Amino acid sequence: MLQINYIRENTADVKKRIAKKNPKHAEAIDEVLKLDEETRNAKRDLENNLAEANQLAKKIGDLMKGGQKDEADKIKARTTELKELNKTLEEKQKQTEQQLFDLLITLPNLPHDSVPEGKTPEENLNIFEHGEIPKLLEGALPHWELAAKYDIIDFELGNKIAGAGFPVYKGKGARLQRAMINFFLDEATKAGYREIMPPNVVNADSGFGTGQLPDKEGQMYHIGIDDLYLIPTAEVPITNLYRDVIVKEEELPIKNAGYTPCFRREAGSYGAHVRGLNRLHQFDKVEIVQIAHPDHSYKILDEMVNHVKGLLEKLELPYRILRLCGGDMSFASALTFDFETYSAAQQRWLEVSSTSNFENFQANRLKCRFKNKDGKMQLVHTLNGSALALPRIVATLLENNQTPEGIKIPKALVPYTGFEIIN
RNA sequence: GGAGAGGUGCCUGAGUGGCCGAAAGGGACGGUUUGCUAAACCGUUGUACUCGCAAGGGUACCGAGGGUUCGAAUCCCUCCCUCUCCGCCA
Repeated sequence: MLQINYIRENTADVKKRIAKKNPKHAEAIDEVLKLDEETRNAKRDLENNLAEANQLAKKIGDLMKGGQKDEADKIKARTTELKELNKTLEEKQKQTEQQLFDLLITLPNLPHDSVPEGKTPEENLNIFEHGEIPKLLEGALPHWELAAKYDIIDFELGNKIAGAGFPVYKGKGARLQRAMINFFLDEATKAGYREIMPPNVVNADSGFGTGQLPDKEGQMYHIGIDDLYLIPTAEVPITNLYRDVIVKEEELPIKNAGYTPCFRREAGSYGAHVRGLNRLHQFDKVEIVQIAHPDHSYKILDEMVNHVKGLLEKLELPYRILRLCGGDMSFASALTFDFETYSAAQQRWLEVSSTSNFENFQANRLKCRFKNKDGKMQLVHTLNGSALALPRIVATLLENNQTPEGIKIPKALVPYTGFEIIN
């Protein structure tokens, strides 16, 4: 959530920057300022009256003690009057404040200056490429056919048990999942992250804290009977560990990582783009999350990007990094780098990681702060990145590493899988 | 699912309807002193909003929301959460 003070003091700049995400938001800024003005006026009136009422109440107390009951009763008349007045003022104040809040939470984070202009994924900036695009043999198969051929991932069985988008991993397919999760977690540990195993469901407060609610309400599975949400990413529970927390400045940065299954409804998805592992309702992911000092968050973002690079290079997959344009960025992000691997049989780039700096946008919702050197409370910056999401890595790996003998497992993973080839 | 207890500041914990933003202890921070891995003593130690150049005011907050009252942490109602016991169970 954007800070109202910041909007007030940097109106022109805010309008310009927010328009990069979507021009329609710039208009809302005027409305925000108008509501802010109204709210503060209403609050001032109310507070003046409350101050008077408080004083009178105190006076009445003193008079009563002194036995001057008649005097006290005279003043009481005025307090009764004030009370009536305050009821209306309070209502008005609450109402405008609520309107302001409701509008404020619909506004996305301001993009960083380095975010390119653009509305669609095609306008993302390709900033880095690594690895050779493999030349596959004649008759190379897409991963969903390989999955069937070697009987390692069963989409039909998933359909029967749960529905489309819930695959069943079998034998070496299941083992590969477990291997990758362990590999990613070990790498995160080596990079100084503390391993977290959080709940896989969260309450609405947590969903709000990281910005999924109310923005992505329809994208999360909701358990109505207990009013809980299945997590769409470990980012939600792990970042929310720090909701309503005042951290120590010297503890920053705080580095946590965790593996969880992720659940997404993906309402509205369809077609060839969602075949096989390309888009699932449930998938596995290791997420890295940092709570950072505002002065260092962009350096930390680089560090996280490098961590993800390292993973992809150890897996020997061709990848590229995109700097997302304003229109393709997520609601809460100030700067996002997407990682895509090239899946050779599909001849497509697949997004496997999204690594972002949220600056203080989440922190403002979470109320996660630290006391700075001047003794003032200051919001932290939050960052997170997929390191990594499994399904598309598996898709790329199956397709790119297929040989007539079977599918070769990258060296770095062999100690985890216990086998070198799927055949 | 059944029964009970409770939610107060960084923590523990007290609190008679006005003198309570809140005792006391602990912790943390600053200082004095004696000095060896420490003790004693003194002091400081809420957040948000708001008015003001500032000094300094004001308002709100004792789980949340209502109510009673001139006045509520304190009384009443509703809800939420946590804990304990029983049941069920990995």
